[in-house]
Amino acid sequence: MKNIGDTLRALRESKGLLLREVGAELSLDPTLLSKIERNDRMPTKEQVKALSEFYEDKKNEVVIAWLSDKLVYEVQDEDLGLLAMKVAEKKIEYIKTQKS
Amino acid sequence: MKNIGDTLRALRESKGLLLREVGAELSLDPTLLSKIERNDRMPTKEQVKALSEFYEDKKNEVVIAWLSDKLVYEVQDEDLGLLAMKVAEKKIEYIKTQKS
DNA sequence: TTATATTAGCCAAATATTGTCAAGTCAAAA
DNA sequence: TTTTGACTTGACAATATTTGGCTAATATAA
Repeated sequence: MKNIGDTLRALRESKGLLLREVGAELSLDPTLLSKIERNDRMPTKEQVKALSEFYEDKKNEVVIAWLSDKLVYEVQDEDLGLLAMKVAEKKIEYIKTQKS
Repeated sequence: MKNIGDTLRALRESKGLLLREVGAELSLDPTLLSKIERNDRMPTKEQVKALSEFYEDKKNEVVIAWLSDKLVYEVQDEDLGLLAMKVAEKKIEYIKTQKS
């Protein structure tokens, strides 16, 4: 249940790779990747896609860390945040039944 | 469990008010309010604040409809959306324990 | 010191979101 | 059928937010 930055940093370090190495692989400026790993910048959807594929064995972990971070960010410092999130879950579940 | 637009429209109509009347009260362009009530535009935080106070007896309902809509929007068309939302909930709960 | 890795600050560029206006639809009243 | 009033729509201008990447700063080790 880590945030996206810590998740990415742990993955990179577990492979003993440098920012510039991963950056070169994904055509991502190393200083930008640094910011992402320190939760200073939220990666774009495309960047998450590239990163999750790069760390393929942890694909879902990366995506979920990113999505959940964005959700938390959305309701941070809102008193009703948690309640709204439970409502949002129901809405999504409802939408899913509609689709099938 | 309605979306923000339907919620606002139902509230306005229950009071028999016109778009321009509510608009004038909140210094909100009626055509913009129209878009908001049809879920064509997401209201800003400030607009939600004003609207929720205007419909004071349903304050929380308005805020929750808005927040949950934003959350749903954030993960719509993401396979892992629902899962990520459950993770986000845990993160928020965790953050709350930190604060107290 | 020198070299390498990472972080920080800055700001222009790119994107996304909002606000407004003029024109349009529609239904009911005149 | 013309007019009126409420609302909607589309286009575009105005704003706001986010992003990318450069340069400089910092840190750490050889």
